[in-house]
This record gives sequence, C-alpha cells and structure tokens, in this order.
Amino acid sequence: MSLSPLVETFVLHFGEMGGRWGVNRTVGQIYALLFLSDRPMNADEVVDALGISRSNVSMGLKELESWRLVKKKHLPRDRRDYFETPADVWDILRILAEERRKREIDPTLSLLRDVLMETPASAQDAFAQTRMRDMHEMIELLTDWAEDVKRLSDTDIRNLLILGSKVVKLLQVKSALVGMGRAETTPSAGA
Amino acid sequence: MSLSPLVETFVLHFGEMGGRWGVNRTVGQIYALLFLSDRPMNADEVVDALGISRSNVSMGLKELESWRLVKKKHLPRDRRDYFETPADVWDILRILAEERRKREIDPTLSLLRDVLMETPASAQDAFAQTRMRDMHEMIELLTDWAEDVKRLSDTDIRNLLILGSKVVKLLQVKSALVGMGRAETTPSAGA
DNA sequence: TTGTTATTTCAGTAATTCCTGAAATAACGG
DNA sequence: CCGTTATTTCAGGAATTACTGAAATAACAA
Repeated sequence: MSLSPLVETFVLHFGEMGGRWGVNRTVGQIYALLFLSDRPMNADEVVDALGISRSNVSMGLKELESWRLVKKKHLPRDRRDYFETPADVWDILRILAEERRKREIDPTLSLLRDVLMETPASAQDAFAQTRMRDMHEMIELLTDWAEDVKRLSDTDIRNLLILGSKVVKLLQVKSALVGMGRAETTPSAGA
Repeated sequence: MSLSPLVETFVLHFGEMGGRWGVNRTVGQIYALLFLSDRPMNADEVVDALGISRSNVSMGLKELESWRLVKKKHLPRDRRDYFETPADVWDILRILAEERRKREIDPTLSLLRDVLMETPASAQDAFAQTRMRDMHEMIELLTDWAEDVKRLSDTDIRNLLILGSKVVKLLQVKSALVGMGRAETTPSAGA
C-alpha cells in the first residue's frame, strides 16, 4: 500500500468500520480510497493502492456500484473502466438512506403489514400484534419523513438540521401554522 | 421452536435481518422474541422457544444488554434472571440511535478531527482533506441534530416528523422566526 | 478473423464468526 | 460448610464469509 499517511489512516479506518456498516473490509477501503481521490481511478490503481487481488477489487467495485456509492466513468482514449464517488456529501447521504431503506427497512415494513392483517389466535398473539403495530407506525413515520426531507436542497436540509428541536416551539405557536396542511390538522395524535 | 406462527414469522425475520443490522441471527431472534413477549422471560424459556443452546442464549442476552436493548428484571420468589425490552418504541429508537452513534459514528468523527489537524503533504492530501472536511461537517450537523431531537417527548418527535419538510416553508417566512435564536441569525450558511 | 487488453466468474482455500458442550464460577438455601 | 440451581466462560468444531488465482468472457484494434 503506497498511500500518503493521511489517506492511509482514513482508508484503514473505513476498512475497520466496514464490518460494522455491513460491508467487508476491502469494500470499505475501496470506497474510502475513491472518496478521497481527486480523480477517477481504474481497478489496477486500486489494486496497487490497497494491495489486494484484482478479482477482489472487481467484486468490491461491483458491490459499491450496487449501492450506488460508486459510478463508472470513462476517460477519452482509455478503454479501461474508471470509478468515482458522488462529489456532494449530501447526495451520498441521500443515496445511503435510500439504499439502506430498501435493504433493511422495507422488507420489515412489508412483513409487519402482512402479519398485522392476520387474526390473532391467542392473547399472546394479540399482544404481539400491538407491539408490531407500534413498531410499524414508528417506522412508517420515519420513512415518510425521510422521503420528504430527501427532496430538499442541501441548504434546506442543513437549515432543517440546524433548526433542530426548535421547530417544536414553532409547532406550539399554532397560529403560525394556520393553513399549512397536515401539521395544522393534528398537532398531537397523528398517523 | 414452539411459537405461534405469528410470532415465529417475526422472530425468523429478525433473525435474517440481524445480519444486515450488525448482530448475528440468534441475537436478532432473541430480541424479537422478547420484544413480542407480554412478560419478561428467563434464559431457559428462550432456549425452549428458539431451540438454541443455553450458552448461546447467555451470550446473546449479554450482547443485547450491552446495546441496552434488553434489561434484567427480577421476579419475586424466583432467583433466575428475567429479561425484557423497553416498552416504548420511541425509547428503543433513542437507545438505538445513541448506541449506533457511539459505535459507528463517534470513532469516525474523532479520526476525522485528528486527520484534519495535520498539515497536508501534497495537493492530493489537501484535496483529501477538503473531502474529509465536508464529511466531518455533515456528520456533526446530523449528530448534533439527533442529540437535540433525542430530548423531545414522544409526541413532540412525532409532530416533528409529521411536519417534515414543511418546516422549510416556515423557515422562509422569516418574520415568524424573529427572536428565536440560531435559526434566525443564519438562515443559509450555518455550521 | 486474430491477438491483445480489460473485466468477470468461480472453485477452492483462507480467515472469520458462530455455536455448542463441558467445565468453571456464582449465588443461594439448608 | 455442602448440595443445588443459575449463569458465564471458553476451547474446539461447524458454518459462513472473504479472498485469491486461474480460467472464461468481453471488448476492442489491427
């Protein structure tokens, strides 16, 4: 691995963290490397930089493409594939949120919906269903919210975050909300 | 596994998902089982319900305790340990957010801070640092926001979510914000 | 075509993670 | 104390996941 110490530190860290984030070490490293690079890289350059096999790089890049965290790019007069990460960190966040939702949340939501349709066969089952109903309601609120926020511009998302829980105070000044749709209709119960 | 079909479906699903969420199958199953149970369970009951070894249950429960997703509870005239999950799904969300932050985010934030202190040794390094700076800024905004929101009541969090991106419209009606601190001072740049 | 370069696939192995049974420890009650 | 019950630890094996090199495929240029 012939990387500057600065880049190497970050790459190794992402490798370690990869495990906790649901990808393997090399996938984490490849992503980190491309993220820090000021130009697209081809597979052989990744091999050189990380000291892993060509085939492993191929598989890693494929996985990162399936996450949409890495995109192919072609350079003129060079028929090799080059790879780069989205430039805007807020885009990366949007992509990550979408993909994780698709893989980790949606299947659960769908299962919850199915199971909540069934008639409980016992008091135990009835209780289990109330728990699942709570979970389902919460997840739906969260994913709908995320869907909503995803459409905002970078600047608007930042403002939303900076405002943070202060919004609640606004909420309580109900007058300010008159005529603003959903929020005004049910400021307490919801769903 | 002698569970009602309803519970079994959910338990098996959580087992499968466990992998994607960073815990192993049995840990996912144990959690799901306790989550759906209308009373605390002891380790042997979990063994019976899931058909896994006593030692595995012991380790699984320990891991879930370390995540604060499961708590010991003692029943009168019974010296065995019983286990239960927090009752309120919003509490569960808070706990999950905190723990994931501690394990997955904070180490990265800390590394980013360190690396951003260093003097870049090349143009490459300088570029890498701008990328890391972007990432650092975004993560900090997100975690500060989460910290802020965590303190809200269930109802307030729900309202916040239901309001969603509509807050942005409020933001743009600057007059409504006069005298509300940070949000009013820098409605665009931030950090 | 044919040769060359780029990429992917995949079977086998290496590495890691998971799970178990057995033994050790702990926490009582008598 | 001693016996009993509850829980944890841990070495070894089972199962899974990651990685590699070699072979297959693809994508060109001549």
